[in-house]
Amino acid sequence: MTRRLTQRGQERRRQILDFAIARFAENGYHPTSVAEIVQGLGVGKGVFYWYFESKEELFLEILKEAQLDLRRAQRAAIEDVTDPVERIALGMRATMAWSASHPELHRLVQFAGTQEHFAAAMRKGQETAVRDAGRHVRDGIATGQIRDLDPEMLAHAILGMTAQLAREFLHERHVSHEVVADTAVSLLLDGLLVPSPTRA
Amino acid sequence: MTRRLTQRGQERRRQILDFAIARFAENGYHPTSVAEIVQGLGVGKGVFYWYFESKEELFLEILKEAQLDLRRAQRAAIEDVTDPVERIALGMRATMAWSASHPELHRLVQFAGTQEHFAAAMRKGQETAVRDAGRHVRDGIATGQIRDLDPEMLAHAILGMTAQLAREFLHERHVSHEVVADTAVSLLLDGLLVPSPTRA
Amino acid sequence: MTRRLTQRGQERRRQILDFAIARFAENGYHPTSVAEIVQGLGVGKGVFYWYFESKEELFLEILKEAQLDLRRAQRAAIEDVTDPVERIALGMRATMAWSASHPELHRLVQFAGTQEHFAAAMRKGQETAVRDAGRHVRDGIATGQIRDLDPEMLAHAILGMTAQLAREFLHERHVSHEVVADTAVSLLLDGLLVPSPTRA
Amino acid sequence: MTRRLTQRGQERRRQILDFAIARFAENGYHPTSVAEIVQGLGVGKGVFYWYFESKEELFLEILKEAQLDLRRAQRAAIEDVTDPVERIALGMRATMAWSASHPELHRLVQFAGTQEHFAAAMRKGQETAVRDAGRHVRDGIATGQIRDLDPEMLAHAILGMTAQLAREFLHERHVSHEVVADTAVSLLLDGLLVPSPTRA
DNA sequence: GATGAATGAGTCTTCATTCAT
DNA sequence: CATGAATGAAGACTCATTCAT
Repeated sequence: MTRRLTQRGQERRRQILDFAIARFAENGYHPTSVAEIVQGLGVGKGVFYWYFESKEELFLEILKEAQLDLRRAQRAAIEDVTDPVERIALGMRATMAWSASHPELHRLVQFAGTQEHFAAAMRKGQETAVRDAGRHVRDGIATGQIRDLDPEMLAHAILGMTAQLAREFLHERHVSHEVVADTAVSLLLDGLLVPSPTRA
Repeated sequence: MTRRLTQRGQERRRQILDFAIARFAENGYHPTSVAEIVQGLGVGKGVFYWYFESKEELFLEILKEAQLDLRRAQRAAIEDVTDPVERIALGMRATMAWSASHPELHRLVQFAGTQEHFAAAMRKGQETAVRDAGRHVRDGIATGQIRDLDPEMLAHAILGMTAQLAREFLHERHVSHEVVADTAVSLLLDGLLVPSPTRA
Repeated sequence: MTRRLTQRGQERRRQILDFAIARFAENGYHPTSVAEIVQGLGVGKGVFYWYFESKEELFLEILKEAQLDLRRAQRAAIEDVTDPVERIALGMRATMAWSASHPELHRLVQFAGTQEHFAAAMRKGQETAVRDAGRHVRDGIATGQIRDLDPEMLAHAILGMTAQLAREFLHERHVSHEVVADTAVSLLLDGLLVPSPTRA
Repeated sequence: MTRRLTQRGQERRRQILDFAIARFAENGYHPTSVAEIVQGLGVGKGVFYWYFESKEELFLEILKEAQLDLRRAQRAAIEDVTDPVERIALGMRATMAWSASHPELHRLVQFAGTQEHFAAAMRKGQETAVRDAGRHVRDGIATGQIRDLDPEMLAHAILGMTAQLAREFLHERHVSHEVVADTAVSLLLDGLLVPSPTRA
């Protein structure tokens, strides 16, 4: 593949990508057929296979793009900040914001995560995300701001909580992402409990 | 359906259920064919349809059973305890333990959650789980032990974090569920941050 | 087959026959499954195959019985009459009456007539019916009462018209069989046209 | 459906239609499988579903086409004639001629008439036929040529007799359609009986 | 006589992919 | 670049029939 595409070609490719994202997110990857996609676009089957080697490649492409785009958003959010705790908070907020504006991609990534078959494709992106978060955690531990727990476990906890809240409150209940992020950050940083003098 | 089954019939049914759980978890729901299941069991195709109306019904049955079983485990874990915070912690530990001993079911439930098509079937179980957790949170707020944040959001946060840590550390890295639970509970209750005198 | 049956066995057999007639007539022969029949009767599959060798044999049995029964009704209707024209009229009336009280059988016979596969089974009954009618026609021609046209063709015309009117007016519109028979007989005997002096 | 078809596509579609008509007529609708059709045509199974949504849709298409074609033949036959009795006679002759040249379609229409399942599809065509015939009957009654019996019943009688004679003499015994039509028309118009002076 | 269980060939249909034009 | 057509393996499901108990 990796065809050189004309301007128009690139637009076509994008069209397919976008339509497929919508269908995959709504119906699921397997239940959505290539026929459905090209029909929805009003083009022949040939078009699809001109731009993508297979249905799977298309999906993988979507996944890669999504992970990349999210990461871009996260990096942009924290680039001017050095405090590790701030970075974690900003990362979470950026994730929430991105997730709010890309509900379909959020869903597709979640789905891919449950399928052994797409695990390999997800791995790299996931690891990057964990590494990013893990780094900040470690930095925070080093500066004494963050409790000395397993950094990787903490990184996963951050990611998992964020994703779950995004799915439920952003996509199911349409709560504003700022509000959800506020609670998530607050909970994550300070925990469930009311700080008691004796415990401190 | 709802056939009257003999002893032998009930065993067969269980066999199918168990084998299907394994295949669905490993290969995914859609990629696993009914043919594959009956072949793996060494029986004729008709057997499958003697016990289940369709592949989908079988899957729904699995889901229902899983949610029920998890809930049973959670209730058993907290029945002798009244302190809400303790209950939350015990519930998380029970979830981790259950998840550790039913990795396939954990995965299938996660998958179903990403598919619009199975949403309805999941809803009830999910809501029950959230309601259970939410109740404890509210109780904790009432007793002044838990911070006054949106109880439902907190409930989802607990669930999401637990599920994510279970998936990653229990199933991918085979860390003992007690260890994972310890960190999860600690993080959830007290947060990421080191309590500072000024903050308290 | 041809099993010796106990009293109870005969009742069972009848039950199956009657239920099958109803299902075949409503749904069609092919779309009705043996499972549907035994289920509707609340018995096991074994019962069916105890009384009938196959689904086809059952259907053939129904057909044979129906043709026999209709013929019996026709013979009874004309036994005291010798005039051939009278006999034709009475035969038609008997057919209408029988058809009115056995709508399902009427339908099944019609269906079997369109299927090459059941042609052989129908043939004998059909031929008997045609022979009966043909005989009366020939007698009528001999006595000078009936016009000298091809007797066999006339016989078929009588049968076809009767069957069509039975289906449409008896079964679809629920007109009384006496009324339909009156018109049919009158039309058949005297034709569509108003007799004109010049034509006679 | 309703695909845009190329010249070649239209030919394929016709091929399938024609082959299916032959198989359905010989073997029956249900016993004829889609596999049998595509195999007989030497094409892949997908071809069938490229042109038809389902086996049923194909059959319905055949039925519709047949009814339309017969009606066209009838209208063409009577277009230059105004006398209602003439029209009835010509309509019967046209039906016989059409039936003689489309024996398979005749059989399929007969079959469909016996199946509740296809009743809806047949209804419209049947009603049209009855309405056409009924109109001529009514006209004939108005002009005093036709006896004053229930017009609709007469219409059905005409249709039923014609169909039955067509099936038996055209298709089973291969009598020429002109001869059969002669007898049918004569019988229908003047009846079975020799006109007697006393009756007139 | 009767039941639940099992068989497995066969049914309709789908779908990713290829290809001639 | 793009289309309509074609492929055929594979999928879910059905069903007449048989059989152990």
